[in-house]
Amino acid sequence: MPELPEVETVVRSVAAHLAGRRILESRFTSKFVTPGSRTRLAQRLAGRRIESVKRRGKFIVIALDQGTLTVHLGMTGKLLTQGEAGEHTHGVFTLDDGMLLYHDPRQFGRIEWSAGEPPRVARLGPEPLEISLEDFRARLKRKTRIKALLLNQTFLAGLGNIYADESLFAAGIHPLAIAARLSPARAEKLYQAIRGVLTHAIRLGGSSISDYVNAQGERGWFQMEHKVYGREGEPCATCGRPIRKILVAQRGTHYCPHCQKK
DNA sequence: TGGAATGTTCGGCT
DNA sequence: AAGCCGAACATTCC
Repeated sequence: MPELPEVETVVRSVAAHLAGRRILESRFTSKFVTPGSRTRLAQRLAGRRIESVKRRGKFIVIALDQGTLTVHLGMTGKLLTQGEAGEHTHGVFTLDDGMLLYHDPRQFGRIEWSAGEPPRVARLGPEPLEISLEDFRARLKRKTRIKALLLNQTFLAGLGNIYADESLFAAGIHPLAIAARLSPARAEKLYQAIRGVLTHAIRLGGSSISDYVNAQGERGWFQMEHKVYGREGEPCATCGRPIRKILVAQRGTHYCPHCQKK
């Protein structure tokens, strides 16, 4: 479910509910979602006060009065402030007012506590909506395919398969184009395309392509605006020719062969 | 039945 | 060193 716009939507929908709350008790049931000792994690969280909830890349960063709780939704993770625990619920937090559930069928997500800055967050590249054009251009100087670079979280933090494809389409850039060979003008076009796509997606509450929902269980609507993702064989919105799907960096990659040039 | 799915990490190869 | 590829993680859906 979760790339930058979806995680941003979750954070916005959950922040007010969680800020100032105290964690009375928590329970974890997956050795994948919560690696290490789950009872020790629960002990660490017991009695902690939630100071703030923010997004960094695709991570949900929950600052506590002691340490930081970091949540990554992986592929199918959900954070819910209502509902009941089910077969795929791997985290249950009882708060002094309300509750919080972590639901994740594939268990690719992670819930981790750290004393200081979470190591995985420390490795992230800049935020796509905060980086300057100059820094963006400088970071493009890599001899790799642009699609692969956009998926690399140390390049920019938060783009995933949907928004990489949609941004490249909006910029008219072929996913196999070599990053370092993009002209300054095309680099700026990509920079603006990323900003535009992400901003628009956040405004629509993200993309609900299978079952993504925010913390209140509401769907997003940006999937209605997808121009290429999930549209293999459909006519391009610009030229009418069929959208093609190829494999790049082991990920399905959707693009218009006519509108997107190397 | 096999393959693919919004993600990340790691080992091995060139 | 940099970049690429395949595999691994676990489950559902078509």
